[in-house]
Amino acid sequence: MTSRRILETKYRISETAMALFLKEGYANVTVEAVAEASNVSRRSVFRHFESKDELVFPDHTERLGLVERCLLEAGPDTDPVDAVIAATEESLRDFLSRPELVLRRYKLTRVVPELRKREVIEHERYVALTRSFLRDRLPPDAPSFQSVALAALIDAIHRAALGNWVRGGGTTDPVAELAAGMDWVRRLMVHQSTFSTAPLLLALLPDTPQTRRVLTTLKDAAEDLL
Amino acid sequence: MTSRRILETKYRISETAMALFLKEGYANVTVEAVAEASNVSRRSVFRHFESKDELVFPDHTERLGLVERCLLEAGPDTDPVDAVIAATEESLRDFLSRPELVLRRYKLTRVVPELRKREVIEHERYVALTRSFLRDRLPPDAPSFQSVALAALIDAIHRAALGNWVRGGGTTDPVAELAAGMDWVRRLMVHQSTFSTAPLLLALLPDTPQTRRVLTTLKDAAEDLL
DNA sequence: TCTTGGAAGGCACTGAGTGCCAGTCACTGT
DNA sequence: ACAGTGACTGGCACTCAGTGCCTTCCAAGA
Repeated sequence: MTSRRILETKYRISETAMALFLKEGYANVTVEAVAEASNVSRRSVFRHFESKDELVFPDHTERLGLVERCLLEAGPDTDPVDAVIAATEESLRDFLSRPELVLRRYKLTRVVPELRKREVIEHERYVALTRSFLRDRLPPDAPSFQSVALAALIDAIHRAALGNWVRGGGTTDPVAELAAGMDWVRRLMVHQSTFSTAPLLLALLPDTPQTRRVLTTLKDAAEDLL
Repeated sequence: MTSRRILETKYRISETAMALFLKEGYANVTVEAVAEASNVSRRSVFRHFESKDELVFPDHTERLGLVERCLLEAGPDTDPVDAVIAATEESLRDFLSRPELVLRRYKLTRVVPELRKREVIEHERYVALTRSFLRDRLPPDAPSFQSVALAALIDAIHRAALGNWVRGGGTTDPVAELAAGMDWVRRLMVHQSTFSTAPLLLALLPDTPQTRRVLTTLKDAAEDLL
């Protein structure tokens, strides 16, 4: 039940903090200074943010909640991978709803190792969420590492799309990029499930090295099936 | 040119630190206490370790160097994915060469959030390494996110294999698990390259006796071709 | 034995993060 | 209008991680 008023001051503090960090350098700005510049007491800064580095990620817990809600409201009959993909798209859109924040943050994380670390941690929280969701929902006959692998894969593509956008200064279309990546993932998954369950996949190919590689795989798969 | 003697004291400090952390709890043990218990000055602890949490990961920079060397000595004609897989296996083996350390560390990371965060960061360093290697070596016509995705995927499987081993108290065979996972990855990659390059005709068939007859024929044919 | 360079000790300092208590402000029912 | 209640804020003091600087020690070589 965090009120609008509180969220506003939180973002206000974050903004002045980032401005200071960009101007003076992260290490050279004390929390004290941030507090003064925001007309708040030092103690209150630590009420809104757990640590100094969190000042740069005011939006993350919110977004984590968003993703969680997305996953929860996915009915038991929807494909779990699709659910995760949908949640990831939602997350990306949420990122893009604050373009200034994301772009300024990038200028900081690129230079300050401590903040880059923090960013990695934030992503890990998100990955952990989708991972446990997949572990619960994926068919039990799937390979044990599939949930882990999928979660990592999807997050990596999410990060790449967002990263390209941010590195390009906002010129690319990250949503389209994400969609393309997710398509790629879906195809990968279809193939692996094809090989592991009943319906069969056949290919008519020219005689090239690639074909021979495929053929070898196919032969092995056929051996397994028969 | 770190001498053997220095490394020995480093591991000695780390061991006493972990023992203390396990007994008293991470937050309740000051670096001062670690220093005293190791017969070293507080200042010297910070000469061997950059921070308190690094006390639990004395082996990581070493291993990072190991992986880097593995990747560097991969000739330009070896398949980059194979090179990364080999380096990952090497890394896993290196982990397993200190089973006590890994198992005790797990007891800590499971309970202390700060240490789990640190572990995530360590993995990220490793992922960054393989990611940039793949970016350099992968064919330029591959999808842009492929290096990112592959690096994440391989690391996730690495973590899963090691995690299962550690959670099972050392009863599983993580090397075999990793190999199985890497096989899976290799198959995924073969498929995706098939779809992106070679021309082909696809058929989706039900699992019937006829299909199986076709499959048998195909298998035999493949055997003849190879 | 003397010297010299690298490692360790010791000390003082900054600054992040926390616990505690008192003040303040908004919101409620009367 | 007013007292009360509860949540937020300010201010203070404290702990402890991490760093800079100087001194001391030790080991290897001339």
